[in-house]
Amino acid sequence: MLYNKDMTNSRTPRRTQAERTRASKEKIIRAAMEFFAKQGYRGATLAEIAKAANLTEPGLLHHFPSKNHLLMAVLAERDRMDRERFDLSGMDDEEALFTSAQQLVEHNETVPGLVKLFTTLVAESVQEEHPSHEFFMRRYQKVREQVIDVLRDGQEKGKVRADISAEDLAVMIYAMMDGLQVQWLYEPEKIDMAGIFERFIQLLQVKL
Amino acid sequence: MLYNKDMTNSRTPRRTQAERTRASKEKIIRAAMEFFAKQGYRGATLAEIAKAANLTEPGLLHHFPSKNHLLMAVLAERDRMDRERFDLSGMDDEEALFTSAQQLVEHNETVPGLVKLFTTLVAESVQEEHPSHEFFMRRYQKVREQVIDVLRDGQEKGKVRADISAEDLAVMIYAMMDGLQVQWLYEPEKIDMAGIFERFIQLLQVKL
DNA sequence: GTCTATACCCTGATAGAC
DNA sequence: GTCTATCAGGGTATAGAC
Repeated sequence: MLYNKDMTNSRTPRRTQAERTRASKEKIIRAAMEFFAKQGYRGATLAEIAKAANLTEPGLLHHFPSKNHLLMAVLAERDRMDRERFDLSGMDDEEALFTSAQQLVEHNETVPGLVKLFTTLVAESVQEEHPSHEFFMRRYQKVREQVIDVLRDGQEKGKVRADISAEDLAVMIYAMMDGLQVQWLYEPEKIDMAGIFERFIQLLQVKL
Repeated sequence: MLYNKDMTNSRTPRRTQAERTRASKEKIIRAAMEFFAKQGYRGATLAEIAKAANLTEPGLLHHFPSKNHLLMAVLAERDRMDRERFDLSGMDDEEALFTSAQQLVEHNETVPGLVKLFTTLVAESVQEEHPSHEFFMRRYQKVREQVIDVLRDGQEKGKVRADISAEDLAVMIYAMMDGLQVQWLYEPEKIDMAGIFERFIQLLQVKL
């Protein structure tokens, strides 16, 4: 009897609860991404996010104590997904860099919701008081840093055009990505985001 | 007596009132631009805009019957200012085009508030339900149209690189402008927006 | 861990006096 | 043309039961 009780009340249920919590959190984050993308951070409401995750609002707030905490979790998740898809740290050479960047843009064309999330939040967060202002500022600094060295190597090897500094090239690459996303989000059928980005990338390389 | 009355109550006051109305409206629009820029359309409140224009909220709503009407007035004003500064319709050749674009970016560096207004509203309006969604979609269509013919002429004259279509070049130019603005808004001291844009524009031209 | 109930604030907008 | 007063609606967050 005592033995049985231990099995059911202590060991097994404890693991199930933990799993359920994790599953709930993931469901909430996915729902939050959707609504932050659709309406921005300010425009999205906890009630609709909770509902999409099959919860009530206080149910959601049990997992994330405030809307702000939820945003941070969403950004962390977005970062994790990005790293999976496009990790530039430890990138070998400029060829791998350009290929990866190109693949990222091609992938983005298949996930308009995530692109909208990023575009909306980045612009909203330009405001210094915005809860994710620091996050995005550091993010730009980080991703630019990651590519500068590779670009400079490429310039020294004569593969990347050297009439523009590696620092400025890094800014340009992300500026073009971001800018294309905006026009593409307005008219996905009309704007060939990946195609145009590819032509841009070719501009940065030295022709053989 | 009758004569005097006419002077004071009818003629003079009537003109003064009209002028006051116009002045009030302009004051409100300027205040609205400021707060839409700072916090986006959704984030800005009528109360704070009214206060900045030395009015109460109902006082503001007398001139613009809803927040939406106010947004439209702001967009119209922004368009008017843009046309003054950078009217590409009737642009002579690609050289004038590139010079004007360059001057626009240089000018933008002196008005971060307006750049923030544009960047914030454009991203917010990506959402199809947003009141200014149509406005910005049409705006991109229009400004791209304006430059395509000039770019094509430039290509035929051998001044503009012809390995990228004029349509795609138009998309690229505005994408680079928009994208640079974002990084510049995060770090105005670090990002040399006008300098980088100039180098980008040179990429599009055929070297002599 | 999730719910119901609710407190409390803010927002856009209206009514009506001056 | 501008105000005070006020409303209805919706927002985040908390209290407390289950």
